[in-house]
Amino acid sequence: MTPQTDQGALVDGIAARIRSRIMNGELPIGQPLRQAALAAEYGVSRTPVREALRQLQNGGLIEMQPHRGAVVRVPAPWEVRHAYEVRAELEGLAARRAADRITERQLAELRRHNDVLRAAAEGAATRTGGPFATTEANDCFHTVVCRAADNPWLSRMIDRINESFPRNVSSLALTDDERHRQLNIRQHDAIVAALTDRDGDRAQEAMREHVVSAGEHLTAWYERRSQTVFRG
Amino acid sequence: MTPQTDQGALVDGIAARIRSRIMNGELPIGQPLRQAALAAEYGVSRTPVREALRQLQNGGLIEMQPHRGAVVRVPAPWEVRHAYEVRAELEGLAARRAADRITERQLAELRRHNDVLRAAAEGAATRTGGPFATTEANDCFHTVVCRAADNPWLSRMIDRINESFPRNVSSLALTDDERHRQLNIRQHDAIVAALTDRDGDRAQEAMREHVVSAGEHLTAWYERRSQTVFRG
DNA sequence: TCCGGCGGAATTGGATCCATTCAAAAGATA
DNA sequence: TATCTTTTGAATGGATCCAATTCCGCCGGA
Repeated sequence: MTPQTDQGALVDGIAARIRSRIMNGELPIGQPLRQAALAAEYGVSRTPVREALRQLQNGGLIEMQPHRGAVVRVPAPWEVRHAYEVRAELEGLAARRAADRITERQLAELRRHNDVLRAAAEGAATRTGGPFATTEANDCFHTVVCRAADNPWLSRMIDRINESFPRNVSSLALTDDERHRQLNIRQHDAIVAALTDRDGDRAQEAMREHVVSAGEHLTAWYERRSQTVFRG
Repeated sequence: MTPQTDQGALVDGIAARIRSRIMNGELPIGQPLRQAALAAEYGVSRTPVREALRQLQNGGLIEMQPHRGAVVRVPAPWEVRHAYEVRAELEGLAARRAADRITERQLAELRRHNDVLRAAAEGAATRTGGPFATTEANDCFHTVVCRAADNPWLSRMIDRINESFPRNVSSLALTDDERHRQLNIRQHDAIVAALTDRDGDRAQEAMREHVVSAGEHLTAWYERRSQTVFRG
């Protein structure tokens, strides 16, 4: 697997792989991460693994204690609330900027992602991409808005927040409730409508409400599960 | 100094030191950073220096190219604009949250920092802390608001932005213009007034305007200097 | 039976070593 | 003399080695 020809920074590749495994839930929350095991698994030395872990720690995804190892971080419920409050503000800004900049092509893309969500919500039998299709479409929706906002710093900040919480729990929490799925779709429609009208204020407010409501839902989920799942 | 007794993570200490030197301008923009030189200077091996550099690269303060070394990053003017737009939104959120949570003690602290700025602006002869006093007071002002907002994620995000631009250029750009200093003080007063009235919306808007105007000023400064200073 | 000190195993963090790669200087040729 | 090629030097990235620290089980004593 591209022994060392992949240009520059084997560390980044390792970090991306570990991050991906945490996001997928393959490395569950609270799981201790052994440097030697990871190094052996990836066929590399411990040095890049250590650097990758430190990078992930900096990102807030894992927690490292000196001489005590690293574990996949367990987010506290109030942290989720705080992070989503920030995310709501940032994505609101993204939506406002996007209203002035988004192209027709991107608008069509948004509607397409929304249609995927709608289809997945209505008939579970016709889903083609499996249970990850909705998560994927959801991510793409927000990614498109971010890209349309055309502010790399903003995109990066939002990415940092998203990369701090394992995706599997988020998607699990946000898709297991039928009513919330419907609400999500309605909110997405409202955002698309505001963007179509080039109404920055409305788009911002709609996006903010959307993210805040998702954050509340996710926080509640974490509060419900925090006693049973973690440290069980 | 504290050979290895400083609890955990020699890397973080190295990163903090390098960051501090970049912030102070001791390591100017565009300066190449040699791992061996830094290691010798700090009396450590190259390993923690390398990890620290990667950490700083992740933070966006330096730029590393594979096998080509690291240099202190040269922010493009539009980057400053983008980053400050994000910062304006985040600090606006902080101000709104702070309006409901700030204590009388913290309000008094804000006024004190503002008085320092006023004194430095009026009589340059009476300044006691040297040219860094105004920068320090400015930072403290925003830090207090952030702390009052009581959202660690928000504080962290704002810190990340601040840590991405060398402080010396920022403060230089923001304090060399007398009119802008006066504007700054007026805006700070408006923020304090809104916070005193517990008016979240007004505080948010005042803070946003304040940061946006600082960002515009800083962007203009970068545009003016980008040809003369960098790569000179 | 329970508590506290002790020793070994395991794991992390830092130092050192070597291979790889880029860049500039030296040399050869048209 | 200018340009292309080669060579040499330096600097980075990864692997390996060693020290420091922590955890866990064991033994002795109250």
